[in-house]
Amino acid sequence: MAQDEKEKRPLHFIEQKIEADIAAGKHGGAVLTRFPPEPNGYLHIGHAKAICVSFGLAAKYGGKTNLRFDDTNPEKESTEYVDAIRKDIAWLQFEWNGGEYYTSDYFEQLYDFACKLILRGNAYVDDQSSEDMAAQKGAPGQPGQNSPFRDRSPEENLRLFEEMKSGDCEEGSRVLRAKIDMGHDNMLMRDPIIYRIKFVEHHRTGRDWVIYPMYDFAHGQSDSIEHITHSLCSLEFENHRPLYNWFIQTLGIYPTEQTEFARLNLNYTIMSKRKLLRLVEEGAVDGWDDPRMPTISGLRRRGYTPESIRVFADRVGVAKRNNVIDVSLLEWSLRDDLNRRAPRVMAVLNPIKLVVLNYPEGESEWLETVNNPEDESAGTREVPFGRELWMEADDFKIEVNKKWFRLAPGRVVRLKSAYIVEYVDHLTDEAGNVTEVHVNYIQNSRSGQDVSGVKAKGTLHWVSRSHAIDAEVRLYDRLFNESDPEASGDFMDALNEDSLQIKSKCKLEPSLANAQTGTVYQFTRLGYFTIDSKYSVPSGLVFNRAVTLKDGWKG
RNA sequence: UCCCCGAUGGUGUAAUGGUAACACACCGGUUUUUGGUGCCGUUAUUCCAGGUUCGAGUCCUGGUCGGGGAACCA
Repeated sequence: MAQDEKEKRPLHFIEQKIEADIAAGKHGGAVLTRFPPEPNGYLHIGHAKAICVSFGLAAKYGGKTNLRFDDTNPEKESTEYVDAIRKDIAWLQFEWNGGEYYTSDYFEQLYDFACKLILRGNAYVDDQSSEDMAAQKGAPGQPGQNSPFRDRSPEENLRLFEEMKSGDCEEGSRVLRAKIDMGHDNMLMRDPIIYRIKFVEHHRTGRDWVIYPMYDFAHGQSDSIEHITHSLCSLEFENHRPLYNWFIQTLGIYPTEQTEFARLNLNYTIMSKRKLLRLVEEGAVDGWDDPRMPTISGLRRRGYTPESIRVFADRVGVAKRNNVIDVSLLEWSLRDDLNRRAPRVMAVLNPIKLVVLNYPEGESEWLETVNNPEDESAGTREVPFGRELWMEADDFKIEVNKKWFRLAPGRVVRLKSAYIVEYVDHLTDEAGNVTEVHVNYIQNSRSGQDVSGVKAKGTLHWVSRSHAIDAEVRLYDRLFNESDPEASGDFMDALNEDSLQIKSKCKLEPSLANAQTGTVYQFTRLGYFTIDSKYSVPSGLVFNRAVTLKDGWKG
């Protein structure tokens, strides 16, 4: 069935291109894609889409995918990020079956490419300052000027480039530039810098190199070296494509091809590694994996499933138009997945005492309840019931109108999987807050064997007071108050001060003592929750709310 | 000022010259021992102007609007 749906679905523009390429026998019909993260930050939901596209397309067409770390700027990169990225991709259940590579693996080859360019008169060493070069670059609509070093001989350039490589030149004193056209309409074609000197230790090559290739000189050639057939990237690289092609053609190497598509944007969030880093560094969140972060690690800790993220990536589509996806689609993807799979349990987050006056003191009984009404195979379990229970403070109100289904003076409600109870009275503290509600239960209304004939409009969740276990529950709201956090200036000003609410004395049904990290539960009537992998310990359980249940009640 | 890309309901995505559809959101109804889920329904869409054509969201021309484009970042 899901298969049929896939068959029928129209092809997006990249699928159409791939199918045309295969039909034309291009690359012998092979499909090899790559995902090329720079290890300078954690992956976020936007990367998740890119991952789903590149890995998904290869899988769909019987091809493979390489994971390649684009590590040409040692100042910002580290193995911490490499490890986190590998973990996140694996968690999304994608396999880099084409292999794991690093652009730094190709430093030697890239250096040879550069020498080749020099020898052919297609590159030169420039001794100018970056200010001077910027001044000569011209502007959109106005051509630039040639560098005074542009016409050095290949021999001199090669000698100078070797000096750069051997560490004889100071940082910033020289660069290698491609010799293209200082009058080109595309600014990137105006003799772009392709190598710069950096006396910085690289996380993989150590101090072997003091010259490092720039992105444009590394990316396309790396694709070419690996024989990538379809190099997919985001729209921001459209302007780079002519350069990408220029290097490949000039060097006469494997003709890989770049295709751009629109990156994912989500409202009420920011999607830039640099800005997410700022949230981390300024302490606005509890690390890259804070459950409010749009990072893959944050979503994982929050309770998102890999399946829900993959479905989401599928739903947002692939096109060239800039987009802003509504976060509700992400939330829907999670609910849709979890509704079918999550075991139901009962938990009370804002507990008040509920006493069943006509239930025998000191007694209790275990009542059978289903684990998942959407999945019979999930089976049943027993929950303890007794005279003293915890109920949700929000489920009782003194003054109500006809739309109120829950407990109130004169009202009757069903306790989920247990009995129908009727209001008797309640206690309040000096401030007027309700502290305790008293009811009588209807004996022959027991769940599944109800012959009472009494009809209750509302159903409440509850937990037996003597069996309950305590836990901390963390409720999350959107990190930003603004749909576009950057619309009115600094996104830090748009932070939602109430994005984290910690409930410390929540009451859970006893089965949750064995809650497994990684399992997401539905707390009946409340939402989906999972053990916090960072702070939860057996003696002090901590749960995160992944997402609320959809609330159709407009009270 | 120049180059590149884009423009379809509130948000996304389809329709590949032939009845503008699907999802999310919204609103309403229904079922329900979760005010969840399910089911049914309502609202609402081709940027503008010309042209080609029997027929244009789709092709052509011009415009408008939006995004991207100057780093020894990727």
